[in-house]
Amino acid sequence: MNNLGNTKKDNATENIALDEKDIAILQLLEEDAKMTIRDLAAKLNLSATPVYERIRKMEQAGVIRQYAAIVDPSKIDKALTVLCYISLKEHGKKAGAKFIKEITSFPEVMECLNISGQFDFMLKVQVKDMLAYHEFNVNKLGELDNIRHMESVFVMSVIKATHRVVY
Amino acid sequence: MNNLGNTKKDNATENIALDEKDIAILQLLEEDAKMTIRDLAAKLNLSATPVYERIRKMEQAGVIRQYAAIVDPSKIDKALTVLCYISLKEHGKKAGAKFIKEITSFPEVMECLNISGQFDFMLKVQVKDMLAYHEFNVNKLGELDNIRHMESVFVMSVIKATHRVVY
DNA sequence: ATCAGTATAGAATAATGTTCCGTTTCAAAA
DNA sequence: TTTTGAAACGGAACATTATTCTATACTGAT
Repeated sequence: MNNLGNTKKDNATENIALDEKDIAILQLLEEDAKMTIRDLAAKLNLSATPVYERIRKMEQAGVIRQYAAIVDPSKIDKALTVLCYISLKEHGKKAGAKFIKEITSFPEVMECLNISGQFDFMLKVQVKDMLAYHEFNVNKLGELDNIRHMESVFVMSVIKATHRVVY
Repeated sequence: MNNLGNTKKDNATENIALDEKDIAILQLLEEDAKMTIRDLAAKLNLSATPVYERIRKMEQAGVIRQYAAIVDPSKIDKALTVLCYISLKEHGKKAGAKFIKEITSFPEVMECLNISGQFDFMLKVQVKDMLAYHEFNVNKLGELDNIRHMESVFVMSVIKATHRVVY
């Protein structure tokens, strides 16, 4: 077990208090970021201005981190998702930072989490198929020199996948 | 090991071929869905019309599944992420469907994957803190009657988290 | 009750999305 | 090589939406 990685606070301005209206706006935008301000205003029984300014505040405060187009992996020939668990040989600050830098540079790695338990990291890897994963494993992960142990868990189906964190 | 859950194809129209320009558009929109069509056009050395029509086609084909506002969990007091691994007692179709229906209804569950290995499912749970996770565990997961075994892995830090699948 | 700060509505303006149409490009068929 | 048709494109016109501005209404503290 270790605690590598970024633990510093976010770059945005300090925290802001969110009321029920802000929460409602977030919930709607999490589902559909293209919803117009007028539609939002209608749902909240407000005019456009306050909705607009609430959104702007939440953007500047870093509450809304990003607006993203979510692409269906299977439609772009990336149908296989693998969870790859990794434990390191050396857990020193320098060795950890090196590992993180390398892992982060791989576009196949959608997610890298520093976790508790017998492994140090969980990677979520998105690739075309098993062959592509094998090649990723051999040519990219296999080239890293600090890996003690590795284990792959394959995703057979996605039951639920949401970006909503507000509830 | 089982294979519960939705394996049918998506609701959108049939697949479309994507060329380099489409890929470039997707990459940009994955990072910033609010980028204007004219800005996209400028980056691709195109006019607005073809960019607009390419985006519309990809939306209709289901390549672009959604436009989402991504909210920072820590900013809304949901600072703890837990990976919760679950194996079921009964793997029959009916029992599996019941479990899925219940799990899906919990807002704390961001993600539910049907996986290979010793467990059947991995849940990604997003909550305020350890106390909230304990309560989720006892009051929600604990009420399910089909769980054989359960294991929690805690996320200590997020090294990388992206929604980009196009590369 | 008064004041200061904040939130709001409504209208005006700026920016962006969307459509239209004539032109170009490109590849297949002759 | 020429012809032809379909698809992609550019530029302008139009429609919708975001953004700003100003005046008003609200809220809490003194």
